[in-house]
Amino acid sequence: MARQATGAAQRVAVATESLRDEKFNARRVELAEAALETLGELGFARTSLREIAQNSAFTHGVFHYYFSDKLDLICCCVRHYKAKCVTRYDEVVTTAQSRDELTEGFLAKLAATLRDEARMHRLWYDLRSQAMFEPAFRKDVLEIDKSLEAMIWRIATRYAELGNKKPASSPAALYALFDGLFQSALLRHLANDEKAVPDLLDEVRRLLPTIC
Amino acid sequence: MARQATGAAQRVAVATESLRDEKFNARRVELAEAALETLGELGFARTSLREIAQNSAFTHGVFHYYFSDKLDLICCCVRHYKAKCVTRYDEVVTTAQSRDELTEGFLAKLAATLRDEARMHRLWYDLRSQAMFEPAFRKDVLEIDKSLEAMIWRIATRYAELGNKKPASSPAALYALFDGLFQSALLRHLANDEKAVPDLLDEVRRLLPTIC
DNA sequence: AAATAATTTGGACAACCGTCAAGACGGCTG
DNA sequence: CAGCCGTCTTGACGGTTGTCCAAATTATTT
Repeated sequence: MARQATGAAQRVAVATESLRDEKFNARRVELAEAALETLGELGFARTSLREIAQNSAFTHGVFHYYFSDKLDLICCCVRHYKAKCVTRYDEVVTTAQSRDELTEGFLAKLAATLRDEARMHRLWYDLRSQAMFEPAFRKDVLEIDKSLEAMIWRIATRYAELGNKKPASSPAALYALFDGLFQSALLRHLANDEKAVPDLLDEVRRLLPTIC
Repeated sequence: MARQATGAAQRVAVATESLRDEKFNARRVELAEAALETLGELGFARTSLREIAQNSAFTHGVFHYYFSDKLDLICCCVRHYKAKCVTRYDEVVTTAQSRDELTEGFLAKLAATLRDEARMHRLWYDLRSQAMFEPAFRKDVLEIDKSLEAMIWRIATRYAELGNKKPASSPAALYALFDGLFQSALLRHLANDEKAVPDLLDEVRRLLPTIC
């Protein structure tokens, strides 16, 4: 009976603790999202905790309460960014019924995200470069890279499937190609090159049939 | 006569001034090279002028004497890096007499630079990302990117030529592909992934014939 | 309602940053 | 030799950084 009682008490304790954890983590994500705003604007090198706090509804002390470290905060940001980013093309992939439909849906999303979320994308490239210097970033960055590779691969295999073919290259090469093109287009777009987006679309449109 | 005298004097003045300029610029390059050491070690975000000076034979004042600005210094570093980097494969391209020879020569250089000059390469990716935030970097970075694209294109056209073919894709796409592969391999290599280099070589070896 | 715990605040701290300027050094010219 | 000029050193400056902490506030439990 005593055992049962402590068992119940433990269960309650565990439940409240996990609830607390959940709330704690929700707050962390909230703060990370606010931090992403400033990080996307200034980049990793120029962003300080105080700047993040000033551009948000929080004080700089809160960030230190929820994150042990500046790196801890940014790692959380990266991880949260991943979750939103990786599913971008999934709807297009599952609903498209023809090669053309998939192509146009993919290109539309590609152009939209390049234009509208340029700041988030440049932050991703910034942090991926930082991972080459800062070991603390590497695990998360490599994981996200894998996820993005899988994302591109889903598009490619679906595209091939709709033409009764198979992709002609490896997932790694295909991701490298698209990532390289996107990175270059992003830089040009940020440098106010009007042709950056259309050039990217042309290139991808030409490339897709040759690869699958 | 007076005009001749002043003409001669001017010529001398111009000569000494250009000599001074040359010497001044040589010193700038010397300092930039020293700065590259620390930049390659720490990355842009964590590198300060004082740190650069401490890891070199110079005092931090000299850098301010030769460069108007921190950005000015780093721009000079980038430009100097470019000159050394762009000619890496030229010898292989001009001397190779067969596809195999070109392939092996290219792969050997690729593997060597990935291993031996990893710090310079990660700095390049760092600064290219910085260019997405800092307009002052953009001109130089875009210019270097163009040079690198041309470098890859020289390899591809020579490779195609040796097989009496023509490259099957655009210079931009080809550069994006190789750059993406190299960047990914670099990150894995820096994360102590033993298979990073051989995987890259395998991938490139497989890719070359399908592209040209 | 009282007490305990969790959260938030805002200021203090030392360390560091980029920049600058006053002066020292050494070679060259007049 | 005196004076100038380019080069370099050194230390100081205001401002910013990450971090920490004691107190205030809010939420939760007893």
